[in-house]
Amino acid sequence: MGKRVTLEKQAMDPKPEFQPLYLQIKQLLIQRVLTGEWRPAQLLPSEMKLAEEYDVSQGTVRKAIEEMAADNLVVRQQGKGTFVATHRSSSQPFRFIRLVSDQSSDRHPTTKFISIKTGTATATERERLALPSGARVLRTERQRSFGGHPCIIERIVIDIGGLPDLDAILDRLRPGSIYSLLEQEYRVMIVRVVEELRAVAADKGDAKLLDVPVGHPLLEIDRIALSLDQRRVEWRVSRCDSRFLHYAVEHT
Amino acid sequence: MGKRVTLEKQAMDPKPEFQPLYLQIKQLLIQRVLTGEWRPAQLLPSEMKLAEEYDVSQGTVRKAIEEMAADNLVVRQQGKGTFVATHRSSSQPFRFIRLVSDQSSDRHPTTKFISIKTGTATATERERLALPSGARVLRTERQRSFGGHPCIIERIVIDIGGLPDLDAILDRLRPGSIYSLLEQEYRVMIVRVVEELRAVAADKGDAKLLDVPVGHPLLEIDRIALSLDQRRVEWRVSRCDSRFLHYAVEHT
DNA sequence: CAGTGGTCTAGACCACTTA
DNA sequence: AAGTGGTCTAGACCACTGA
Repeated sequence: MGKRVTLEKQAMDPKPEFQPLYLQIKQLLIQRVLTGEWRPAQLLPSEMKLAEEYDVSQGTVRKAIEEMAADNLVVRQQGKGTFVATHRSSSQPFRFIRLVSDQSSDRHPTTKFISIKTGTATATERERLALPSGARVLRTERQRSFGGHPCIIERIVIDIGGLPDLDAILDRLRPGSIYSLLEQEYRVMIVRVVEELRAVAADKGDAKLLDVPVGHPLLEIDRIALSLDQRRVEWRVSRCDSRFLHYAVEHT
Repeated sequence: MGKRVTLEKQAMDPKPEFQPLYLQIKQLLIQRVLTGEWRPAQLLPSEMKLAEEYDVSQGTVRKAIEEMAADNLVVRQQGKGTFVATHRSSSQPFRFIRLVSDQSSDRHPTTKFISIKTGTATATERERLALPSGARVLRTERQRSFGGHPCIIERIVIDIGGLPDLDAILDRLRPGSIYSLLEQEYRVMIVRVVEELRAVAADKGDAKLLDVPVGHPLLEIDRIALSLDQRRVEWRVSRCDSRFLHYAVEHT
């Protein structure tokens, strides 16, 4: 107890940048997730304990944690406690999965790996992932199918600058588990993805892998995935034969 | 004062469906928007006044209003008050606009109306808008351009069941203003849109209007717009030549 | 200056989980 | 029964707006 962090409270400089106490607390709590003190799925101290520790009221801690919950950073469960969010089984298990089959029967696509290898980032890759020249990346290509019908090709590039033990990565890549793997093995939490969608014509490679004629309209999804510390971790381009699937969004 | 609505507070039935006070207040406040007592852009009574009126504490009213603000239903402004949200100039002015030009220079597309007419809903339209047979709809087709280059065709169907004064609608339809018009003239607030995206091949009609060859890949956006009372108000299908524009989304 | 929403506190009690 | 998050209250003070 008595960590006695120097909080501004409502004193000090009168104007410059007013930062409410609860936001300061929130930042401190996020730090403890970033440093790995609290890992995904781990139980946080109770509101009361945190309030004592930071010498603020329970209500202030509550507001900080409520914002973190709204950011999908923690999950609160009445009677149990507050847990650091995990990519799977968080609030919405399909948070970053927007491609769904037109038949609601087959929920999840199957995945077949076409290639996995590491290399030096190209100019384009460096630009998309904000990497320095000479950076190493992992590239993988996957073919995904709904109901046995191949309909998605994914080309994924991952910044492996900070990730050691590549053999483990290559060995453990499993369908749909990339974000979970990053989270569990490397403590990299993906909290945000930015996507751009376009319609493009299938080239020869697409045509072969998706069993469509060259020129067939494909839905292209260009995604950048960002980690909790705002690093661009993954660049993924998916090309989809959207005759039997679609990309679903809801805006409020 | 003293409206004395019968709130459950924490009494009555012990279990059935526990509904916190602030959620009951929220529903009552939403009702007052739905009935038109509080219209878009209008100033709500202060938290203190509402607290007196419903005989609860200010904190409870605050929590109700905070949720409404999170739902984009009202906008709060420190020092000024709480206002019913309007479609334009609410929190994010481009809430439902996801199509952006690749050149960040030209922000907004220009719009050219191709046709506007009313008619009886087809089977498909009835299905998409959940309408009874014989329902009347307004159909309009628009061509939108970025930088003088036509790149979007929109086919819009609007349920005009509850909307009188059709001449006014036909007369006042202006680019990008449909949701504002519905809000200002008919008190229909669009609060949510559900979209499905696919890639399709341009047919002859598309090809002519977009100046592309038949078979050219187009991004198709199929949208249903829902009003505050959950009615399906609009069905819109947009077909886009996405060579110079894209659909941008961000998921958190 | 008064009035608004925004923050912070302290304390009481409720709903839920676990042991 | 103890411990957690969830609700509700009451009161104080802060930041911002507009007359």
